[in-house]
Amino acid sequence: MRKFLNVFKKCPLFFDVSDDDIITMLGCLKARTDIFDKNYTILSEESPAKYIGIVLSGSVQITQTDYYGNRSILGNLCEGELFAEAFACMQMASMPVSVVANEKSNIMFIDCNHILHTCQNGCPHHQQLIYNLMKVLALKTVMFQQKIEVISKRTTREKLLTYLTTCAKKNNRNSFKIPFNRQELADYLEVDRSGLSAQISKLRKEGVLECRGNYFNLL
Amino acid sequence: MRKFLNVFKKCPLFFDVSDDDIITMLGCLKARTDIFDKNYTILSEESPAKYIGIVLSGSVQITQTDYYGNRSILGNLCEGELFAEAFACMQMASMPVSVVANEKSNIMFIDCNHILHTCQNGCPHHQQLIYNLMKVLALKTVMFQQKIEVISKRTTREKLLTYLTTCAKKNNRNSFKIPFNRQELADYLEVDRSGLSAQISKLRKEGVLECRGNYFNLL
DNA sequence: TAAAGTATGTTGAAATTTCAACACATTGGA
DNA sequence: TCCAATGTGTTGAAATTTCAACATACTTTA
Repeated sequence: MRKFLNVFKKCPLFFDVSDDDIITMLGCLKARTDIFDKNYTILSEESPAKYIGIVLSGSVQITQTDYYGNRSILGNLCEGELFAEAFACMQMASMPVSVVANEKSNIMFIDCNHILHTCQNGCPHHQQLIYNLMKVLALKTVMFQQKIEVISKRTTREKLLTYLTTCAKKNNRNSFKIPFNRQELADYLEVDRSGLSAQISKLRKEGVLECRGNYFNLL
Repeated sequence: MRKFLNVFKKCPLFFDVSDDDIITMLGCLKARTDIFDKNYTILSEESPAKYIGIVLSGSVQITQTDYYGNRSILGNLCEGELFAEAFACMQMASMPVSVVANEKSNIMFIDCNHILHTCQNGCPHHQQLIYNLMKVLALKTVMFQQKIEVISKRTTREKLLTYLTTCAKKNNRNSFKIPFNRQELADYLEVDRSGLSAQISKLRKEGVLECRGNYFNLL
């Protein structure tokens, strides 16, 4: 287990827990690991959600298949990232997504109940673990809320301005860098890239903002 | 405190906790209550998030003011509902929203840290409380995720079909009732009501679905 | 350095949405 | 019973988006 310590250290679930405590706790938590080959389905839609997954090596893809059989990719997770944590906390009877190995991957599973119900051994950092898991969920909730606020706007222009002013607020200043290139920004705003570019040009001409690359300045 | 027991019983934070245990715990948690007059700002944007709020009587509005000073209403909360729980769990330095009393309202505040770090008294149901809070956050995460999946579609038609097929999946059958009237459905999908009505008619003519009121049947 | 690849901006046509206005049905009082 | 209020469906015009295709700048690497 120790060989993955560097991964645990960047996993938000183990934030502020010492190396030794991590190892001890993984025992208490009855964590188990598994290796999956490329394209293997780690968790399938419809299966009950019980375990939180952690990517120890490799990477996985979150996918979803709709009513008509069209598969869409919801995201990619790399080393240290968690999956299924919300579904596991809810004890959902059937997962709404599948998790598939992108490449040969080591995955760790922890029964969510073992995290939520503190063990008999009185692990000193069990509370921290609960605290961390709560933070992960809370952060996700807040991020989703912000995204909904942005993409619920009707036009590309409004979406863009809502996003940019949120950034300005966060940075406490009118000029800032965004963490996206144009295509990524379009994907985040859920709009067409070329239309987005056009709107940025227009806002620039109108004197509403300045922009060079991913650096923006609201006027 | 006992006079609000009927409210606590429908509050998800106290699910599966007995009346007596609720009262005992509220002491341990150092919960405090306050009365706010209509239009009073209970929590203001920019103030640090520390407490989870519970509406004991009356109702509150979640609002947000953008860069240009436009205020928008994000939601209404009634008796038994929680607010600011995600922000408090994250210990956000400044709230991204305000909470305003819609009418004269009794509000209870609980320091989030008191929930997350179990007390010395060994309250038997403290674990249940943590578990419940986690479920609240997890449920919200999942609901937001589903909403994003729906409204990230580009056209009204796609949004509607994505929503309806999700409902069908949940109900395990092709016919079901939705919890919205047309205007509410349009608000949820973030589209124009009349355009939504037009799309429903079109899908009906194409033989894709049947519908009477809020009852739908996918063909 | 040249070539290939990637990121971005521009454009016009087609598709779609929004918006406003109105028709019709249903509901709940007065 | 009648009236007002509410919910829903329809329509056409204006605004906006998407889509495809291409131009231009910047990067990477052979």
